[in-house]
Order: sequence, then C-alpha cells, then structure tokens
Amino acid sequence: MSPAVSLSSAVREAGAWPFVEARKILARIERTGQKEVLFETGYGPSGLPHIGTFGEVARTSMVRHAFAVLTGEAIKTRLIAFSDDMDGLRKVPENIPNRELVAAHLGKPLTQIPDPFGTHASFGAHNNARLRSFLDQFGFDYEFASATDYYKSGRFDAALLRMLARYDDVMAIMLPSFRQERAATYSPFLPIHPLTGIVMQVPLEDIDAGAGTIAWRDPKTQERFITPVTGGHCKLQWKPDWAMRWYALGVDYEMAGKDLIDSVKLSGEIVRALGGTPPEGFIYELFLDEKGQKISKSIGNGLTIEEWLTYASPESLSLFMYQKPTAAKRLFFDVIPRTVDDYLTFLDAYPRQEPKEQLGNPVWHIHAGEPPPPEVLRHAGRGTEISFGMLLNLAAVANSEDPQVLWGFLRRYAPDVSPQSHPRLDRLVSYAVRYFRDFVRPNKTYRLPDETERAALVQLSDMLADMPESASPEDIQSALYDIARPIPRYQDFGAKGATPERPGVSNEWFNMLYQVLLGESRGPRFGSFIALYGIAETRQLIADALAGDLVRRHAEEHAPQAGRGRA
RNA sequence: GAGCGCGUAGCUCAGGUGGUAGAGCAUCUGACUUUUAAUCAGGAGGUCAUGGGUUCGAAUCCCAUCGCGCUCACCA
Repeated sequence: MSPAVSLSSAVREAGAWPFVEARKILARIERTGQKEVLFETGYGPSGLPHIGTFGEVARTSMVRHAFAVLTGEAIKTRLIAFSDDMDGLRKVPENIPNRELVAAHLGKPLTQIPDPFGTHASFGAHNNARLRSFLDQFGFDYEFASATDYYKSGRFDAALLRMLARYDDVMAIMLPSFRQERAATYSPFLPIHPLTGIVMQVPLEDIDAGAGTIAWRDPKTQERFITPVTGGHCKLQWKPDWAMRWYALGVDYEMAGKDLIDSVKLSGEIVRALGGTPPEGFIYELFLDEKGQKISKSIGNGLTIEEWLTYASPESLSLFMYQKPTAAKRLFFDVIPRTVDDYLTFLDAYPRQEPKEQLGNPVWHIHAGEPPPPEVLRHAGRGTEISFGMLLNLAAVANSEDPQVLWGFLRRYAPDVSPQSHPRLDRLVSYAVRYFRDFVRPNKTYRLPDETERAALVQLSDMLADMPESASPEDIQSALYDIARPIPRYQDFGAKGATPERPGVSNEWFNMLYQVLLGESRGPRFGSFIALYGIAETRQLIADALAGDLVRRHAEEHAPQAGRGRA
C-alpha cells in the first residue's frame, strides 16, 4: 500500500472534528454533483473584529483545509467573508470620534453614513477595512463581500424576487417566532426610504410579486411609497437576509454560535421555502469569562484578542479555538500559559507521530498540514523544549522583565542558543516577561526583614562589595554560606558533613532571601542569581529591602488594581 | 417556555470511531547537605454525578433523573 493510499484512508476515517465536518460537506456534494464548495463567515453591523471573529474564521479555515485534503484538492473551495454593511445603524457606538456626526445619520445603512474617523468613504467602508486588515494580519485566505455591493449590483435580485413570490411561506415561518405585538408589524422586507435614506421597519400594505414591489407608508408623514425589492432599494430582515444569501450564493457551509440556533433553524426553513438547501452547519459553544458569563463586547468582560496576542502567539489562540468547539470554555488570562504549553507539546510530538496520528494533532489543523519543527535546546546531549511555564518561573525568580536576563539563564543551560538561532523561543520569552509583568509580579509578597535578618543582609552586602563583578556563581554561593554559618538562626547541625565547629546552613537562610529580596517563597540558586543579576544590582536590591522600598513600591504599584493587569 | 453545554484525583482539566483511569499543580516519602526548585527516584489519592439499557466489555454509545451554567424568545 502506497503512503498516499494509506494517508487517504486515514483521512477518510480521521476523527478530528474538522474532518467530521469535511465529510458532511463531502456527502452533500456527492448528492448534488457540484464541483465547487463555498464556505461563509458573516459579520454584523456593529462591526469591529474581535476574538470570536478570529475563532470563527480560524475554525472554518480548518474545516476547509480538512475538506481539501479529504478530496485531494479535486473540489475547488472558496471562503467568503460577508459584511452586513447595509444594515441600518441602530445606535451610535461609544468608542468612536465625532459621535454627533454619526448621530445625524442614525437608521441609515452603514455605507451611507460618513466615516467618523475621516479615513474612508463611509462608516461601513471603514469597518470593512478594519475587518480586512484584521483577517489579513493572520494570513487567512478569504474573499471579502459587501452586502451593499451585492444588493446594489443586482446579484441578489433573482433571490429577492423569489422571496417576494414566496412571501406567504416566509411569513408563515417567521410569525410563530414572535409575540403578538411584533408579529403584527413584521416584514421581511425593509425598504430604504427614498427621501431620508433610512432603513424602514414598517408593516407592508401590499406586495406585488409580479412587479417586484412592496407598498408601505411612512409612519410620520403617512405618505405611501411603492418600492422595488431589487437593486438595493430594499434590504431584508436578519433571518430572511441570511436565508436569501445562502440561497443566492449557494453557501455550502457556515458555522454559528449557540446563541444563533433559532436563527439557523428559521433561516434554513426559509431557504427550503425558496426551493434551496440550507448549508451544512456547525454550532459552537460560546466563550465565557472567569465568572462563567457570556463574553460581550458591550460589557467588556472576558479577554480581547489584543490581550491574548500581548501574552501569547496567534498559533496558541488557534489551538484554543481548535479544542472542543462544542464545549463552553472560560476565556480568561489564566488559560493562556496552559494553552501555550499545550501548543508546544503538540508541536513537539508531531514529528514523532504516525501520519494517522498527525491528522488528529491540533498543530496539523492550525498550520494547514505543515507545522514547523519544534525549537529545542541541546543540553547534555539531549533536546529539551522550553515551556512557557518554565519561562514564567524564570522571570518570577529573576524578578525581571528584561528578556536578556532570561536569555542569560537559557544560555547557561545551553550555551549555543540565541534569539537568532531560536526566533520563536525569543518571542516566547517576550510573551513570558509581559505575562510576568502583568500577572505574576503583582502577586508577589515582599516582607520586611527583622533585626537578625537586617544584620545578615548588611553583612552580605558588605561581602559582595569586596567581590569582583566577575565573581563566579560558585564563589558567591560559598560566600553566602559563610555569611549564614555563624548566625544561630540559620545553623543546621543535622546537615550531612556538619560538625559542631562547622555547622551546616539551613534552607531558612535562602528562604529569607527569597521572601525579602524577591517577594517569592522560593527561588533560584542564589549564587547563580547574583552572578547573573549583577553584584552591584544585588547590593542595590539589598539596600532597597533594608530601606523598606521593595515593600512600599510593590504596594504602590499593585495594590489599587490587583488582578487585571493591563499596563 | 424552547434549546445547548458541563459534571473524571484536593484544584485546573485531558481522555476521535467502546478494550485494565491520565497530566499539570498541590501533597507525601526518599536521594543530594559548600546543597536547592531549570535535579532525580518513588508513593498516596477517583463507585468517572445517579439509575437503567446496548455489549463479551461503557468515563466513552442510548434513555431517564439530579445538580451547575449558559443561550434564545427586541435587534443582529
């Protein structure tokens, strides 16, 4: 059996969810005989890209890639990113300049509202540009589509006329989902007011399927209008809009969050009423914040994509999106280190896996079948991958947000490594020091030394003053022991090799140094720490500790807003 | 009212298509005492929420129950 054949059988049986989805699409096209498959992701008018946007496109791309491999690339695939930029603006966003400018155009399609940022032809065009640059920064492969363009160009006309012809069927599907008062005024067609340009939510007085028009009345002036449903003179309400788009474009696959289950169902029924077939679907669970609440842009809870990318790579975020899309997951700062290390573990395992296992490895899906080789450090003849957790630990004990200090530790372990030879590790170091700065250091607890400890620290500082800046870690370590040995509190007569004349030194000595100087309950080999951190710097650290500055500064910097460390 | 998810070690969670319960942290023991936590070795800890069903065999599939949580029912 050739590798290609065994791989294809593995692909047909692969249990990873993108393959399960891909097989759904394969079964669909085997029924229809079509030679092209269209994936869609959609974006609402409130418009700005967020972490869920990333998740939806990343997941859809994973399915798309699995499908391409499953079919041996014999079937062309496209991913369309559809922007609802013709929706009427319902309220002025809080986070924009020139709010009064926008307020004057409330109710109009986004593409008919001036750009409050002054950089694009319209507010809608501005948001579209933001969306596209967002998607582009991750290298997603997609085609952008504007609802305004599609409506105005006539690409939707045939489907719009068909919906008008099936008006009664559409209403029969929609009306039961409303309460009585809403049902009385509902219309799937929203005419654009020919005088004001506003997207009108008004009851229809008449429809003329033959002429392709609807009749309605301006509620303020009572003037009656007859408007064609075609040519961008009219748009559709949300659920019929979605259905019409599926029907008009022939969308084969679109995923949606759990909050849209009812919409998917109703839109699917409408597609059938039009005589089409709804796309294959996938419902993913929502993300929750640390308290289990739905993440909402308006509330501002949870984690933004900017925050994730401050502390970890896009690949690690892809992993988060890959894992268990149907289970609700907390999306908060503390999941980042774990996700990063999971990603590194999967990357590390990939080269050792059989092809069949590789198809189930998330990095295969994250990197479109071609994950990069892991970066390992060579030490004592074997390779080790440095984890994010390890780097956080190093940053914590070194109490440093300087990447160079961490690299110092790394080079001591594997002398030949550098940011140049290990660029991804270098980025990992940068992420780690930021995470340390914002989440680890605020949780340090420094304490003041008592009299005995003060005396010992003064002696330590004096001792260091006599040592050359180039002193070896071993020499410093020996000197540390000699400082503590005569101090009764730190003597340990039970230590191996200890004699009554020459007692051992207990760990209490080092624990005190960690607590007073580093704000940690444990720490690095202290002689090594001083050699790396610098003798003069360590003496300054001791001076600060004796003056109470470490305790005071830490309290000033971190006490008021503990927890959420956005710098 | 409708729908969805979750329940596995003290904690946080992994555990495609059924085949003797796993990791990290925490904890305990031991090794090493001019020594360490970027070390090594080992241990303990779970009726996999509960009750049924299918099966030679169920954490896994099916049904029911309990508990927790979320979403939708105005708009998108």
